[in-house]
Amino acid sequence: MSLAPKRANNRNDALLDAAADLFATKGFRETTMRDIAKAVGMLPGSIYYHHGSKDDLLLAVYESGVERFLREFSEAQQQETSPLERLKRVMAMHVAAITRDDAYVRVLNRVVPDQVPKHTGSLIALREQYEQCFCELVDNLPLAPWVDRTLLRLMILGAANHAQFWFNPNGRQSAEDVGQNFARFLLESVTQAPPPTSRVIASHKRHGK
Amino acid sequence: MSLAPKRANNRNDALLDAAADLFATKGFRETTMRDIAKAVGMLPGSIYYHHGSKDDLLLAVYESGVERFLREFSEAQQQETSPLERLKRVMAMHVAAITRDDAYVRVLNRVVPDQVPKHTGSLIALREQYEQCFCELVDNLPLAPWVDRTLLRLMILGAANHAQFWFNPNGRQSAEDVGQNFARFLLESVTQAPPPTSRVIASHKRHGK
Amino acid sequence: MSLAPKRANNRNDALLDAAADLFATKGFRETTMRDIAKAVGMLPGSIYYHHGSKDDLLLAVYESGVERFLREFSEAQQQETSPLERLKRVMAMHVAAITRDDAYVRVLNRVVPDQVPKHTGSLIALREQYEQCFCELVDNLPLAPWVDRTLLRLMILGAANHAQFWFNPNGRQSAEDVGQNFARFLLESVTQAPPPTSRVIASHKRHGK
Amino acid sequence: MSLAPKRANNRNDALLDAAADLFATKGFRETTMRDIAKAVGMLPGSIYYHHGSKDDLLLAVYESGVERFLREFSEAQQQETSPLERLKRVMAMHVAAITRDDAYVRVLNRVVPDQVPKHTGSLIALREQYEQCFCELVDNLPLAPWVDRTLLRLMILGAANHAQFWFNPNGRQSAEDVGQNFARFLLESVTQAPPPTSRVIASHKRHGK
DNA sequence: AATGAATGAGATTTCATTCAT
DNA sequence: TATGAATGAAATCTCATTCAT
Repeated sequence: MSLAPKRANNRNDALLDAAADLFATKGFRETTMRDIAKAVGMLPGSIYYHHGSKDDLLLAVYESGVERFLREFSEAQQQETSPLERLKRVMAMHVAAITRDDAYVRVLNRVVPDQVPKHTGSLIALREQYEQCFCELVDNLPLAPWVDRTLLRLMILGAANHAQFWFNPNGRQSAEDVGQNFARFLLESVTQAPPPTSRVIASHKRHGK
Repeated sequence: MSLAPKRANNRNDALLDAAADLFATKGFRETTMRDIAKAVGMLPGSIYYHHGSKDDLLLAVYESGVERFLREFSEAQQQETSPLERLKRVMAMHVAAITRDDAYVRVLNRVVPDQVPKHTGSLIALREQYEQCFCELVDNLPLAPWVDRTLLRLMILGAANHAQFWFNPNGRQSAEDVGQNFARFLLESVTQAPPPTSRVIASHKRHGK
Repeated sequence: MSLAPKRANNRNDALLDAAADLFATKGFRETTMRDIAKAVGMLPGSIYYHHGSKDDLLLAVYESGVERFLREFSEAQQQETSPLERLKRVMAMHVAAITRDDAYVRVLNRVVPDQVPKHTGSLIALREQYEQCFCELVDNLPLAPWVDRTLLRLMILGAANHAQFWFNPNGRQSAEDVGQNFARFLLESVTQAPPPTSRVIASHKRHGK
Repeated sequence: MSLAPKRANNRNDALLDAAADLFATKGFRETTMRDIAKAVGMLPGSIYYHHGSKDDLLLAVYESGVERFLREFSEAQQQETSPLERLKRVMAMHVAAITRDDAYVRVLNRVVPDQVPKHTGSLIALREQYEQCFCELVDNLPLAPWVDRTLLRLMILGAANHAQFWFNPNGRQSAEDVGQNFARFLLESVTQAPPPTSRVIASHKRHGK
């Protein structure tokens, strides 16, 4: 029931895949309709049968990207019950998603909404949907009272998104490792074991693992 | 008598300022030579008296941006002697630099080297110079043995750079506050006051403030 | 039924014709893409659908020119069996080709390879193909032993090519006449049918030297 | 009396030299005012103190080129009294002049008058002056009655001018040799000892050798 | 669904030339 | 005499888009 109709237009899927890949890798302005057409084996004019404009094409990719991210996000979240563990899991997923060869999510962080005049508003709204996930996540964290939760959320996002610029899939750490470490840096403090007892949480942590 | 004659070419300075501003705000590809020319009150062709190409112009801005950043960085670093305090100070400076209306530094994080084919190599080298600063800084930090310093450095960079996308200079916190907080999140752990004594560092901290 | 569909792209032929004509008549640098576009009733940008750059366009014209010349050359050569007669026929053809309103061959002598940086090498190679024809032709000539065949070949080429600058199709002699005469000048000697003893001078010369 | 005033403006001489060299070597349209200025160590604007425009500059070079050629031509001519020897001498001089590193004469054959709209007429007139020399020369030649003197003149010019494209100063023959040979090809006939009677001239030839 | 051929607006760049100093 | 700075017109080229087929 759900498969047949969707698979009718699998040229369109290939088109979106190619566009996502190029937008994520080279950038929006740097990718031409010709590039996309060539990647999928069509002529530039043919793209317009599927999508009204380059901006529309990006919007479609963006929507798909957010949708995928949201799905992964909620999956990740459901795997853990402790808020702290949830953060780790989500950050691991986030870095993984952003550095994966699946390009849809990468586009979200590579293409800035105001590069796409026709849809700036929609794109911002989509991004917000995407960032919104983290609000809840951070709000449920048992944090010290001095912590500004908004700022923490932004720090988490920034750290994870930045991975797109340096992460090497063949490096010594997996994307999951990176995400987990980022979470630990925040939750356990990176400074050298100060007064002994203070490490309780951290040691807990490690046992859990 | 010795300064004035040299400043016959302060149109070039204005040119660089305008270019930096537009590149940082709209992006490299999104900014046309016409835009820059109009902003500085020249004709597009006139720009080429000063810079051989759009790519060259960007390179000049980038170089200037790195130079400025390096200068501010070393100033910030010299203000503190404790490595921990240094980190705070530097992060505060970093967020401030990136969100300031001085556009040169912002360009460093807005324009990706491979958007500028002619100078990709040089730009990457410049970025490395810029990122290198943080190596030393992080290396001198007294960290728990489990901490991967490279990862920490990348997290710091990502968090600070990301501020360019959301920081509001009229918001309730200054850029300095943001930077300081980011540093604290890492150094003190954000989790809820666990075993009481562990907060020693933090209270120390607050006194310092 | 089988020809028509193929000739959907005869705009490209028209394009090449117009380019050849303008390049041959005005010169390469003196001809703008606008000129060509106007001559063929397109917009300048449209040319780029068919040819990637002005240099590419010239290369296409050049290739076609050499091809045409080679075809005519071999036809001319096959019409005669005596090497001497062959030279006459070929020179007649050569002058005719160069002064004809078919511009492709004219381009070969009007556009100097290093005016076209992108294809200098290819153009030189093409010219060589064109000049090579004459090697064989001259090599098969029964010449006096003192004659430097390379020099003779270059003289023939120079004489014929130069016709492009002065030949008037409405003048009293046809291009064929001109070519035939050029050949006779070389083969029969232009000096007055002279009293045998007249050759004294020549031998003098050689003594003098 | 004639030197001092002339040497006042030797910057101008350098300017003309540089322009002649570049025009002859790269071509008129291919040479920019910047190129010329750089070659002579001025800024582009400074050229306009000496010459009103690029076209004017070319005209000056052209005039100088014709003047030089005429001078050499008449010197060459005066060295011989026999018309036939004169032709040899002049052709030797011609090839030498055209392939020499003194660029003024080369410009005459590299730059086509209608590349210089402002002075097309003057340039044609100058060229005619230059070509006129050869009229007289050829008219005084004792030629067989079947020979079209105009055509012969044009052949001579074409052959000599073409040398600019292939002559190699380090090759096995000097420019003088080349010119002499060209003249001999015409005056002595290049064919091998042909059929007895009609070839009287030619057979003589071979005796001479 | 797709293509081939073009369009048209606008981008970067080039370059002869000008002009106050 | 010469220069530094700019101009302005025009050149080449790019690219999203259109449209008849």
